[in-house]
Amino acid sequence: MSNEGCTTRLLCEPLSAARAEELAPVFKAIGDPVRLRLLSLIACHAGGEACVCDLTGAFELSGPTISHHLKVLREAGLIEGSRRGTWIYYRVRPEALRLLADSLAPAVPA
Amino acid sequence: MSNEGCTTRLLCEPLSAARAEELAPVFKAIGDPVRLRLLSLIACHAGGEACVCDLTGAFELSGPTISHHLKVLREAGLIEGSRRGTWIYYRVRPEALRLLADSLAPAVPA
DNA sequence: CCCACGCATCGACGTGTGTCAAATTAGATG
DNA sequence: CATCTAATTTGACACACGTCGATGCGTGGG
Repeated sequence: MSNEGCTTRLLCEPLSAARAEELAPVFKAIGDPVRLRLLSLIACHAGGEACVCDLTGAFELSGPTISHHLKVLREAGLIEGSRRGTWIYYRVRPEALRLLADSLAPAVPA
Repeated sequence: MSNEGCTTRLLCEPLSAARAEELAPVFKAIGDPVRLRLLSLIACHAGGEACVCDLTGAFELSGPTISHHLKVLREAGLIEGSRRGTWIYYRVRPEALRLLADSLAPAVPA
């Protein structure tokens, strides 16, 4: 069982082309300063969620641009949003973040 | 001391713009399937290092393209290379990888 | 019913990125 | 020095990406 979970661990065994194809886009999604901050802002916001109006103020960027970055994060599976009344609240998907952290974790699961 | 190391932890406190600007490029570097596999191949190769000729065979890509991706990884601080005779050997810089993993780690350092 | 507001989508623009072939550098070997 | 091999650099190309203004869509309030 020592190899359990190795297939997604970068340092454990060589990443297959297929794994790389699914993992890379997620890293790519957080490979932008604005999206990295968005993710952090959402994660750290009170209640674990933030509406778009809470986020746009933190950047000197237009609304459409923020919306675009949120879409990229959403399509990468890193966040999810739900509408409540006029506002749309986003929260982090912890599994996705954990998958990333695990893939970078040092070898030898246990 | 409970906040020690928080400034680079995504889930601990909101990432400053400055931190995001230095962290994002590194994630961006591994946000490509080829580079992700290259990093993994180097890390998992016998002796912890691999020469370029060990790597090119794993892809259906031209030499210059592999060389380009290695340069991106190198400039992101993720790998370093040294020449020994005709060959150039690359190895992973563990501190860089640990910095990434830490930034994704769950909140509360200790 | 209509308007105001929050947010997303669309279309366009300049810039960045992945890829290759061709040319170049650096070391080894004759 | 000539030459072969390993790897990088350069130049070119198509395509993807970040950004914005204009437009569209839901929702709640007069």
